[in-house]
Amino acid sequence: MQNKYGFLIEVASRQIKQALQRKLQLSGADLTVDQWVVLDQLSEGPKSQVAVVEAVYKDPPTVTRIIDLLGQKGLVVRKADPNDRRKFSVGLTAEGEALISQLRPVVDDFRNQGWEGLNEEDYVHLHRIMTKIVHNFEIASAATLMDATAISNDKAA
Amino acid sequence: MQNKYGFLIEVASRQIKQALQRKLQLSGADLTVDQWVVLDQLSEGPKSQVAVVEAVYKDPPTVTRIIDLLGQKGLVVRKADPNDRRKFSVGLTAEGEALISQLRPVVDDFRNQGWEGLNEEDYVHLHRIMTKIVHNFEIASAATLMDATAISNDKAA
DNA sequence: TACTAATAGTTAGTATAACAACAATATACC
DNA sequence: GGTATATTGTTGTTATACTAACTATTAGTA
Repeated sequence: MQNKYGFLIEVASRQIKQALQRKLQLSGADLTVDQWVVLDQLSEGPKSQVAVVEAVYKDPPTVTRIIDLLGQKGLVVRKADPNDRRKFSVGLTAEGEALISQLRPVVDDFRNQGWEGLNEEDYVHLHRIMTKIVHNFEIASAATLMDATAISNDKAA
Repeated sequence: MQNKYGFLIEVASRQIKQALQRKLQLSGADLTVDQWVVLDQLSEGPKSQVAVVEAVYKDPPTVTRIIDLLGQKGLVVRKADPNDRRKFSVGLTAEGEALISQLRPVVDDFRNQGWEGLNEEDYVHLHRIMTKIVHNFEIASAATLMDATAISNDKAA
């Protein structure tokens, strides 16, 4: 029944992250999974940190620190936003672009490997169950995110 | 398709943990979710730390620190194992037992709330998909755990 | 017996998660 | 115009995740 589904989800989540981390290391990248997620987001174009926060669904302090680390590695740069002096526009450097090009196929491989033996219907199940659980806790922002993910996947399909 | 299922799972996992954390705090318990998970495990009886590690699928250092914190709060006690001087036998104190009795209904409520609108078939789907993904990364120990979870749920059903 | 390997647990270092508090700036409203 | 409020981002603190290195003890084996 509903016995410990949270535990199930959490363990799977950690294992998936660990597997991708190993894959990234094997490919020679000095990058954590969370750093990859942020970097990947920025490949759509420069964004403010709030925009990154909403896209990757992490906290502002977490995003600040991840961008700090990505900056130290020379992969991203903060530029002042001319229209709003509170904001930064965070964008990729050439090195950042290059690293993304290098890693994208690695990550795609990873996803294919993890999803092997599962089909589109399974994805629908997974998405529906996750969204339902998150909605059940009335976490408005997360629910929105899950819905947005559904939409983007519809488009991709 | 298999687009970013890992992200989906990770976000849901974090949100579930956060929701339970809030619930624990509302109930007045000074306890993190991870501390609860370990404490709950020990309600089956005293265990060595390795046994806890296997049960909750956390790393030995993490379990060491969680037990340290639970010990500081007077909820558990480490006793020497007479048969193996490397081991401890970690058991609940009376306060630990009392806290578990207090929190168990809170956690049960939480699970019912999160699973509302979903049925047993959904659980089977969820479990199958998670197990499949974990297996696909050939993480033997985690796969074993997922299988064990399936068995325990069979028994519970 | 002596040597080697495995096991149980801890400590150290870095990264992330969540929360609280804060500074700076922008917006809304009177 | 001036004040209250909201937004953007940072800093600080505690807890967890993971890796590596380490101690102590036990088991396996020549």
